[in-house]
Amino acid sequence: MSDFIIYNTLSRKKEIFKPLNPGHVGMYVCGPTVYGEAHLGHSRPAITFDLLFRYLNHLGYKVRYIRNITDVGHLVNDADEGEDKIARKAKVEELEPMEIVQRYTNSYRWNMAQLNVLPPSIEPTASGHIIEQIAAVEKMIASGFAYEVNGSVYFDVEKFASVHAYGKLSGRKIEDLYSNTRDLDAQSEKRSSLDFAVWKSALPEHIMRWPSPWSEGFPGWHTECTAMSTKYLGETFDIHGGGLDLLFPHHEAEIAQGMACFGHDPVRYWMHNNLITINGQKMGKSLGNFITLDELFSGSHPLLEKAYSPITIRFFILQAHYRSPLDFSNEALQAAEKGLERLLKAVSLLDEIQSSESSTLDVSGLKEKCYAAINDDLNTPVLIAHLFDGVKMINSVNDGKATVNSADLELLKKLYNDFVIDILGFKSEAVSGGSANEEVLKNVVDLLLNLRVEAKKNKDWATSDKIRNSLTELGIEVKDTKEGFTWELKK
RNA sequence: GGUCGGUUAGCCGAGUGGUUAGGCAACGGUCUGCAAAACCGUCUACGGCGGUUCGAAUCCGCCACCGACCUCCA
Repeated sequence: MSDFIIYNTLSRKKEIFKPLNPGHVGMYVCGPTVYGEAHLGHSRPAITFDLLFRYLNHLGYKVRYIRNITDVGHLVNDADEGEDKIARKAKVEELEPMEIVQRYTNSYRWNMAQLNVLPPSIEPTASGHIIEQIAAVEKMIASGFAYEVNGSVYFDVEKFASVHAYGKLSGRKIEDLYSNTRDLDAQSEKRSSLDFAVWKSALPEHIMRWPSPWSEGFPGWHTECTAMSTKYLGETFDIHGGGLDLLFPHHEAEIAQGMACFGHDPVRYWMHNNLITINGQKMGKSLGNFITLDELFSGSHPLLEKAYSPITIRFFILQAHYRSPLDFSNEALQAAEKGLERLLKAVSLLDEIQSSESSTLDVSGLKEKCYAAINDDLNTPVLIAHLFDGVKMINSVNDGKATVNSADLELLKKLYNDFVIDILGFKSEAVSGGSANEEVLKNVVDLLLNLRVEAKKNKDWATSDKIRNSLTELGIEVKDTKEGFTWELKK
């Protein structure tokens, strides 16, 4: 099989993936700040790196996948009087900050489960790793790259840049950063506008605070990822992922902190997913143009023509390459919905078609193409295109226009199970197990449709059409087949 | 302003220096009492202008437009 190749943002090249420790992979992905409902934008990194996680597992690696929950230390802006996002939300909703954290963590996890995103191996919270973050800050001070002022500790970017390459991930030059940064606040304690806080002293009104050697306060945002990633994955680990918007300053800061703490780069492969746009513009909380996942799944947003199932969203996202921008539109979503349906229908057909003596299909060729596509930096659009070629194969066997022998049929079944179900995750295991109500509904609809079959036998088209049309109005789509009928709930 | 990326048929979205990506829609057909659904088939595009080349949508240059980052953001 071909090598697994991934694009490394650090080198701006596609590189063959080789883990640090053979057979094992450590990966860390920046998770959400839990101060609001997850929106469509959040689903992209989650799904992208879920795909990577699933594929690495499929390849036989033992993967430790860390995705954090940011529940503290994320300032609303970088001014010194910056307020914590969680604390602000808590104030607005008159809740204990940890109630906010718990509420949105729960809803994030639920949304992820709906999208068939597997839970990571470890999901650490920033508030649960204050001790580790303090230790990291101490290391930065000890190595001379951080300094304390009035109980707060800042990373000394200028000093760091004089020894190491600051900006190598984002392609920034320190002099450009200076000329492009707005003027320093007169009363700022920072030595330079480029410095970032690794520990902040809390003002009296701050609720979220912890003791530290410098002050009662809270850690800076960038620090949590350094502390938690290296705690669970070691001082050097394989893959770090996240949204493109985190590249600077967040990930750049992580590299600097890692260098300051350990003297070497913490990450071997940096991976960044592109953003989801809406009307060509980034979908973001600060822009207020986002659609939450709950809204998407229920159709309750003015921009939505209908509800879209979580797996449709997943398919929509994976039909584009993760490094390309993806624009939201009802048209595109509905196209995805239809396409997915066609793919899944073919997958279930696989259990029904019969094998023959000989095969007219090139199944192993198809398999090779599928692996070549995903091995090429997770090229899911090409992978899905190949899977659709296979759909045509499956349908022609079903139509009797092609044949497949039993070995090829088994291969085909394994291929589709591996890719469609296990790797791409297009079939949720959490499909309803059939509640009592659903059982009753099924029986009632079947009863009506059997009556319709009788009416059709008697050429009583009026009754037959009345049953069909009434069911359609109720949201039940009736499909006639040679053998009788099938139906499904269209909601 | 700086840095980076993009501009592909009605829509979404891959990709390679020369051979049809794929999906959706549309159109034609099969099926059907009629439909719907399903299936099959058709639909040859790459921002503009130059250049390199036997040949460029694919490489180079210029221009236009769009976006991201440069402040929190997935």
